[in-house]
Amino acid sequence: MSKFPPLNEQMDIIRSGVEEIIPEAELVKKIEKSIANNEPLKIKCGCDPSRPDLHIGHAVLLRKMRQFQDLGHQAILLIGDFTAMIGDPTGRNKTRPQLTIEDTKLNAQSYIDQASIVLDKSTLEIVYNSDWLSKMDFSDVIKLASKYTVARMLERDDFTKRYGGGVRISLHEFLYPLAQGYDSVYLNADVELGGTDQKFNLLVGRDLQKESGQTPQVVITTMLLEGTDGVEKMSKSYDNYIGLTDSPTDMYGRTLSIPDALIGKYFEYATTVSIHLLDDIKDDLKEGKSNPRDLKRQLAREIVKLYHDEDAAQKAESDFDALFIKKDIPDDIPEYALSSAETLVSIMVGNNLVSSNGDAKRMIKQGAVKLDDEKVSDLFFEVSPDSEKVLKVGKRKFLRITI
RNA sequence: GGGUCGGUGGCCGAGUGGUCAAUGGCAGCAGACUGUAAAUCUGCCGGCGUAAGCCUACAGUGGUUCAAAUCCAUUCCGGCCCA
Repeated sequence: MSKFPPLNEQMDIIRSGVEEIIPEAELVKKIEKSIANNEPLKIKCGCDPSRPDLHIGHAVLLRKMRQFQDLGHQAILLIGDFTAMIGDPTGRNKTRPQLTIEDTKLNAQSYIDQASIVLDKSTLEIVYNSDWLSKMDFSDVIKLASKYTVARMLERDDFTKRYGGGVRISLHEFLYPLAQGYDSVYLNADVELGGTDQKFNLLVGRDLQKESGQTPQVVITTMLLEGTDGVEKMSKSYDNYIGLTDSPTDMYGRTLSIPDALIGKYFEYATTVSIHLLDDIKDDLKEGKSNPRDLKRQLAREIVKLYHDEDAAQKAESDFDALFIKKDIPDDIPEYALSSAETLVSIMVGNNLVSSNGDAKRMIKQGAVKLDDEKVSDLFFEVSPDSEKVLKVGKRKFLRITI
């Protein structure tokens, strides 16, 4: 008797919410075999620990991984520490300093901690590609490089564009897909998960596995979730992300800021609402049955609930209402103990509410600074330590001045 | 190795001796408005200074000049073409 659910049941779950399964027929075969032999499939998912801030866009992938875990398969989280130490292959951040081994280790741990919010850590296998990649010598690398051609490398969208556009491509960037593909060979992966932007790299893994006489991995790609701006993909560098470790308040607020057009997509990919509820929501949106605001509030609650809990979601909503609809002061704001009279400008700079003296004065001139709800217009206003006051800079920055 | 074009503020990109802290766009911030941290409109958007002004900045260095992002030399980096 197999410990795995039947084929159809597995395929239904795996198919939901993914972009592509390449090729699906191979996956069916692998699952059939897994059931027959009572052996779990090895599901590989790589991560780049140079950017350890996970957001709900990553969670789409992680949740797919979790589904495999729940189906009884072996999830392998591959920490790309070796590649991270060398630098970023996309070349977008040319000047980014190379990470030290210590940084990478710390980041990796942080990544694992955050990923564990979604994944089942008890059965998760965690591997570091430095374990094998750092041991390869130059002849190993040559051997590996000989298995792929320049023309095929240039098929990668990113390379095509840069080559065509006259933007430099460093030679070592060609090694990245190879290294990643070699990881699959080393692990003898059955399936590799990745975002659609990883498709090329994942397919290289298949080719290299074939070369090595392995049954190639099945590639499963998931959609890249747009960020809260509705334009770019979600990413910390665009500051359009909802972080897995964000506070309930931030999660809620950031969710409310997404364009209405994204509501359905977020429900589908960023929450775990049931399929029939999802259909209802999509109908609502299409026919304009409910106010998008209400759906968005529901969405925000769902997301907070997923990473915190129901109470936190309710509280985030009421805090948000208080702050933006009633314009109250939130509960937990930073404090500053004032010991002697100090200029407002200096307090703002000292508490990082603004970036410089000039910035502080600019804020005052623009009428963005309020002390106890009274607009301050005097550039040299001095605060004396006589009573507790609340300083507000702009819409969202608060400081409680205590004595 | 040769030729050629280029390297400008967080990004893209104008500027080719003074009027340049440097047009414009994006991003960011603020104000108004809004169901919203969306959209839109307005303003701001290197640092210090109340200000006048000063300092730092147009890849690096050195030079020409009263004056350089702009001219010259040289170094470094990149694209393209040729070998």
